[in-house]
Amino acid sequence: MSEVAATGISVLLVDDHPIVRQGYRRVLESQGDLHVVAEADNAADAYGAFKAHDPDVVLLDISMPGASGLEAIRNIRARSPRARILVFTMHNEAVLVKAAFGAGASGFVTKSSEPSAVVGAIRAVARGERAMSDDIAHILAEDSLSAGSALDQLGEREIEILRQFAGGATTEQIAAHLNLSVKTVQNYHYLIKTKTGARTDAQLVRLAATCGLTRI
Amino acid sequence: MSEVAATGISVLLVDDHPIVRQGYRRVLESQGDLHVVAEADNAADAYGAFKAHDPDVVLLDISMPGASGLEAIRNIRARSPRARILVFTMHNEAVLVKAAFGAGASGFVTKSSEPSAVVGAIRAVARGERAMSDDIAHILAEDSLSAGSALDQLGEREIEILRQFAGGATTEQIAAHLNLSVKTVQNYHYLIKTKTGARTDAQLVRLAATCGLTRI
DNA sequence: TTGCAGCTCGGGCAAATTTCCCAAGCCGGA
DNA sequence: TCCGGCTTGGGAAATTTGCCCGAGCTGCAA
Repeated sequence: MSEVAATGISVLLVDDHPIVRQGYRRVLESQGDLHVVAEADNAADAYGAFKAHDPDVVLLDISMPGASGLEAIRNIRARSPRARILVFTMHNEAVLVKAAFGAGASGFVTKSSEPSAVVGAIRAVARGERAMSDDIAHILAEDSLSAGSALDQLGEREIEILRQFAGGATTEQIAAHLNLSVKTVQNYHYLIKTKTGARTDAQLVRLAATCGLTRI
Repeated sequence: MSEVAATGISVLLVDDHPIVRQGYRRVLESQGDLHVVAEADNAADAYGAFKAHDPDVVLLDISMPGASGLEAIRNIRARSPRARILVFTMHNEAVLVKAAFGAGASGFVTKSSEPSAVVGAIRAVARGERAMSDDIAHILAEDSLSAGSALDQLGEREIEILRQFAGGATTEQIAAHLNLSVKTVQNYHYLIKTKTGARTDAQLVRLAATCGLTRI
């Protein structure tokens, strides 16, 4: 398996942009101790590549079309709990970060990070540590002072209302469909936002979509 | 001026992600005839770097925070009509492509393109030709045949605000990024809803996602 | 049995936002 | 030149949000 660990760190690159992958590959391999052993351009291929190459670290961009990157994390971790997955994306929303860690990611760095920080994070997760970039740490820290946790903290009713809301239903339509007062739906709406840490309706929709609650 | 043209093509890289820039630099410079003479991480710095280095080609990612990338194109072209700007982004919405060419871009390639296609496009625009990747050509072709998407009725400013909104930004954040008053952003928000027929914010996010304006 | 905890459902009320309508500056085309 | 469209924002009423509250249920544990 990861016999290369003695001589360096093997990395699986998952990103849907070919030139971006090639760029990362060159940046990483110029480090000396990092070796890109495989690439994948979608979540579905990611697990196959993981199984075939058993890399020390998976560098994963979760903003991919098609299947959710979160699903890819869960997929890989479910079959290989030892897998080290470093999420690498331009998104920096607290709900996404928490969802990624909840799905089993070992680290989360944004593309705004300096290359040295990214490389450092790869080495950290390869050592089994948890890693995140400074901006992510700040976002999580601020978030933890105000909000609770992610989507699985929601009750059944809240999930149902979130699903309909994210599907495009108005408050009135949800209330009519569930035989609730508009006020109750509004209260659930507010409750869902505070529970998930979403600051806007758009973030709520994105969260619902990334968690597979709704399809877009 | 561009005396390096005899020995190669000088390129200015504009992208807000440091590691992405570094990756592109390595990919381009491995070609032999391409030289990255400068980098910028925002639209404001892009023109300064352009003036200082007079590159043959500007490789520009228009999905940057702060001022619109389209503005950067117009900025550079207004002062240096000979500038060759190759837009390089993960977005592939027809309205964006048309807006970019309308603003004075010489080419448009997506990050889904093969590196060889990107390099080919750089050489093409350096020769003064117009260039676009295959997927963009298909999208433009289909668009010219169809009645047009819901986003076609939106102005460039509206598109930019919709993108940021659907990406999860708050009204205040959008206003700060674009140097607008909160009131103006609110007005755009309302205008976008009425123009597209969206009744809720969630529908707006879904619309933006289905049109490729934002990715979830 | 009592009691606690958590979900569900809604009222209340101040603060914020949305919804429209309007106006002014700018720019490009007829 | 005039018209139309884009951009930017003010104003004011209507609506929603943010956050507090209580009350009825259920399940579970002491």
